Amino acid sequence: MSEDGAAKTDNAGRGVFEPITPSPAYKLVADAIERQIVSGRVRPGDALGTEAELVKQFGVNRSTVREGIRLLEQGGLIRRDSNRKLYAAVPNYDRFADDVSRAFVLNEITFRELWEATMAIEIAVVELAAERISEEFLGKLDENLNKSRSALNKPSKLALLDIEFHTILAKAADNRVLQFAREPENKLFFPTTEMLFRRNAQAPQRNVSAHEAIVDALRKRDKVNAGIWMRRHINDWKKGFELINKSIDQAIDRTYAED
Amino acid sequence: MSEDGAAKTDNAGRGVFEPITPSPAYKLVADAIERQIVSGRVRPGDALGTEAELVKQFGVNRSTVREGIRLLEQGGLIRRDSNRKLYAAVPNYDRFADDVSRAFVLNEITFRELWEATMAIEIAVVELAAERISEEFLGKLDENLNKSRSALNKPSKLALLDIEFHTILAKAADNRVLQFAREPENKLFFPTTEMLFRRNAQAPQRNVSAHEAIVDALRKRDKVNAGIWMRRHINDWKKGFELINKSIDQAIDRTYAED
DNA sequence: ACCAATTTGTCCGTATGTATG
DNA sequence: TCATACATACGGACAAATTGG
Repeated sequence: MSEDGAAKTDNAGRGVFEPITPSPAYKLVADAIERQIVSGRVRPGDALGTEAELVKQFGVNRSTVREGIRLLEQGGLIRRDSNRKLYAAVPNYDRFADDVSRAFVLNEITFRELWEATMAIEIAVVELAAERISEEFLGKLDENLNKSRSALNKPSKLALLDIEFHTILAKAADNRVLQFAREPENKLFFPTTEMLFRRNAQAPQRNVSAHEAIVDALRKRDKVNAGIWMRRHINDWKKGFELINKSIDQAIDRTYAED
Repeated sequence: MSEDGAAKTDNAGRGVFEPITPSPAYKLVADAIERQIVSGRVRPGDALGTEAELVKQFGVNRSTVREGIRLLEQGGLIRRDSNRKLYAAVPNYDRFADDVSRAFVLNEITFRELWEATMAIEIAVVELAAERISEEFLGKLDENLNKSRSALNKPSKLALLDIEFHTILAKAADNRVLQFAREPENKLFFPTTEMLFRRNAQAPQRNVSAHEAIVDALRKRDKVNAGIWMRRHINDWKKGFELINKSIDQAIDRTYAED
């Protein structure tokens, strides 16, 4: 909360000069390339020239160019196809899902925080899906239900199918912002859901039954009941959690951060 | 959609060997450091040794170490204090907000997608806030209201205060997952909100009135009315948008990606 | 299928500016 | 003040992989 750095040359206070903040050359290189891509002057898919060419254009050493490239590489603005040439790229938003999830864990987010967000997001997703789901996605949900019914006694597989179910739903809702917002659920709920299936004999059947009721409501375009069942479904998760564990206010296990 | 690369040495099909995917040394360096931090063997704040030391430990060249460091630098797992030594760090989740917002814009997310997500998130936020808001945050909201009332004819300032209002609310709700999920609203709605205030004479007053009603409900711990007013408030934004613009299904302006 | 040019990955040595004690 | 340590940046070099005949 406190910002108390840079007290050394800051005393002049008023004046006509902007505070000067020197950036290392490799960062300037990265920023320059980034601007070209974000502004659209370099289109995604365009080859970005070889390192030697960039060296000539920027007038810096190749090592410096390479360090700049590494900065962008991590952010997804640069792609390498076959380990070779560099291409400009538009970062896919869910490339950040892993990083965000990991940051959540390292910042000791609680199950409660994740669960509350899940409740809001999943209900919104299912209500939107009720408005606009296509036959194609209804078919995918049916298929998921079939597989789930055959996996009632396979906790790990069923937990994966649970993730798949909600992922299909989010796609059917046709909203990429919500799709991204729910990514941490996928990454962080899984191990707990699996354990929950393993320890609570009724949990698998309840899970599949809720999914069935949701699909049923979606097929009827019944937004209200879809929402009601989703709420029950998410509530069930919490109840199951409290049944086998101490408190939902504990932080998510740090081991979940290790992929 | 088609995956047809790597047909050269792939013909063996079945076998006991894992497909081998060579990683460059600089990436191995980054991964190694990352694992130490994520696993907790290196604690946040710990100095990470000098480049020379890392060179000795990894047995690679200085340039290689530096490239690896750049990869981590962008992800926030590494911090440099005064331009000097490297420290391990826990990435703050909202350091990714800018990247995600930019990715949304570059992927041509529509206002509808953002708005639908906002509706879900803000209602959840205000309902949680109604349960647990402290006097301190109520005071901050009051202060925000006062400033807003004096800024009714300053569109830019009022738009900033609108962001502040919702940010305070999210903090009062005490849920960091929702707090992060709503970050793109801050980044991406602002220019449009400002324009909306500028072009629609009634919009500023409607905005502040809704905020007042929300604070009033929060003070009474009235979850239902807080939710109702928030819904109206978010709906108002869409109505205002449609009043001055063509369609909410258009992509968010690319220029918003340029900070 | 082979060859030559290009390009990346990696390494070495060195110079410079700056922060620390 | 001065010496040391360290990050930044540069130039040159070579091997391996890729590309394009």
